[in-house]
Amino acid sequence: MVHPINKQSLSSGKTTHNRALSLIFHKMAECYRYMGTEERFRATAYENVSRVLANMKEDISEHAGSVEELDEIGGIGESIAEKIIEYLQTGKIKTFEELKKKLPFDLLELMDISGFGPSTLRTLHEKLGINNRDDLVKALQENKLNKLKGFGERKLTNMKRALKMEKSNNRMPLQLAEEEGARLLRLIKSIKAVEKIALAGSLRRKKETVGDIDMVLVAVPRNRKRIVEEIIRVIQPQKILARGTTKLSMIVGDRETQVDIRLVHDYEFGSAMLYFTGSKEHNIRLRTIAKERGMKINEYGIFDVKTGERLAGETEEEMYELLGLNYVSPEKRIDAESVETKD
DNA sequence: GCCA
DNA sequence: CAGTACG
DNA sequence: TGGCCGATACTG
Repeated sequence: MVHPINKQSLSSGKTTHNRALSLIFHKMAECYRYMGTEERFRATAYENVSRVLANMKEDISEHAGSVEELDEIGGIGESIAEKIIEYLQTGKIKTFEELKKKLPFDLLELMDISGFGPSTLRTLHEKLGINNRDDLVKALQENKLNKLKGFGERKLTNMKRALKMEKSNNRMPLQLAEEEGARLLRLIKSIKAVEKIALAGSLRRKKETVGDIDMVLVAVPRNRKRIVEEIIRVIQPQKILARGTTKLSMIVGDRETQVDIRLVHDYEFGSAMLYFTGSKEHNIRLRTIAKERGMKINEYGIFDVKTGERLAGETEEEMYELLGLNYVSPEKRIDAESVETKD
């Protein structure tokens, strides 16, 4: 999970408390995730508040007159409200300080890296005594991970690559991503059985920086295996992270850009674009609303929970419509609040 | 952890 | 199957 | 008090 603080929040000078607290709650979320699955919802709650603070325009201190006042903010409840006030008054959060003491705290930052989840980190710590990034780099060089079960060749390769890339954080400026996206589109369109292909993800949302390039490709199932092979042939990725018949994930070019491609039916194009365009928070909000209405959304469509009947999915517009929501343009699909019901 |  | 990742 | 996004997809 990547910490949600972005350039926007970094550039505003008023929100120093928000930034600091957002980071602390993100770290606390990592602590709870590390502690095991029974704490995973607590972890999610902290992660949500971290994101709320990162996206907030005004400084949180403007709302911190009382626990009740903070409680009114979505995602913030009594417990976290108290911690916010504690931080504003003392500069620290006791619970956080205690978590730091009892966990291998330096190790937890690795959770920001793709391939390192709670279970992986616990194994590294408990079986190999790894306490931080340097320990891990050394252990990898000395091939100490090979004996561990669940650490196959592919996982180790991906871990090494992710460790290397994490140093040179390589989000691209939007324009560069657009050029690269166009280049990839051109190459893939040259493949005969590809019926349609489009850019999705943060590139489609026109986010100021883009971390990876996401695409939705339309093709009938019997062509997909061959299409995946063809894509690999024309793109010549440096690495393939995962390949199945509905999904291809790879690292492309000198900049080591991650490219994710999802293969779907033509009638699933809308739902696949909706899913793959995100943002994650927007998707979760839509899926929650659907659930409240007795429906459920995935990348293949909207379904009636009871009958399983497929209700929509060909276009994004019909999906928002069916949910009773105003259509949201990709650029505005930023967070849960960007979803609004029709009047 | 938060929320209905 | 559990773990991890994707939006 | 109980649910928390997904009948996700891929790897080991």
